[in-house]
Amino acid sequence: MTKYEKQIYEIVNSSQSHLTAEQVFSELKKVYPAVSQATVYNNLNKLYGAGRIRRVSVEGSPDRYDRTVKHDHLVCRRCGRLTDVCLEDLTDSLKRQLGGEFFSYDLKIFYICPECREKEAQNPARQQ
Amino acid sequence: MTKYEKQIYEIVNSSQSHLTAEQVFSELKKVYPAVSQATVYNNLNKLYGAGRIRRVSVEGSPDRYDRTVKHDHLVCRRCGRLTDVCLEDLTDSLKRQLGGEFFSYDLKIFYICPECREKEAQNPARQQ
DNA sequence: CTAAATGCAAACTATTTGCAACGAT
DNA sequence: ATCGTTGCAAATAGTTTGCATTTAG
Repeated sequence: MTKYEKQIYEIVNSSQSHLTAEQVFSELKKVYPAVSQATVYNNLNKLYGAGRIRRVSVEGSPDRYDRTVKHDHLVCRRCGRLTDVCLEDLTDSLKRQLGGEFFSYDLKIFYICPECREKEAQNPARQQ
Repeated sequence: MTKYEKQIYEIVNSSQSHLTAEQVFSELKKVYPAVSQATVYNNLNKLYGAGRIRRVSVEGSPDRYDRTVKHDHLVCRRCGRLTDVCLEDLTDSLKRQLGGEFFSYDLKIFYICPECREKEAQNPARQQ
């Protein structure tokens, strides 16, 4: 566990906001200004592979890295913004249904965020 | 609704296998050999924006397009392979918990697929 | 001393964009 | 005639890779 790996782990796990690799890079540079992008990607992959951080893929935007504490995500179908939400845990129910073990699950709920709903109300064009 | 849009819709909705844009392109070329990639991306985006097809983002691999019929996905954490699975519908429960409407949800379950489990059993290196 | 981690830049992959040409109202 | 759609190629974004160098045990 190198200083970079440790620091990246800290950054991801102490953030509330599912950071992109780019954002992790910025944060890390505050502590180690000489660090390079590749190191960030290497370590994010390593941490993810080891199950120590979460990776969330959202269509249309870069992958995000998140603490492993259980929580779910609301995704705005217009602007792509991610919001944390805490819902009933499905682990037991899923295990029962699948009849087997699994690592983790990822639940995303697509909606329209208040800001975008507002905008659409004002400008009723662009509707589907 | 152009002939391309229609055909792309057909391809995605009649496939069982969450195709990548690349795969949709190949399929479409069988019918319209002169079509270009950009057209495929344009139309996939359009169909997705209209809610007529699903888009599934999987970390590490290109986005996949899927029929809208309700189903969930198992994702292998080693090889990334996607497998369809049909689980209890969460819509009502989620609506209740969120206290509001939403478009759709996407549930991914991370596991290790039988092939990868097999491989790991044979070669117990590479474990986390 | 050795193996693993890093920095850099180039490579790569997936996707989007700009723009001219086309095609269907 | 007009406006949306297409094809092409170039651009972009995100991420990975190769390799020489550094670092840590």
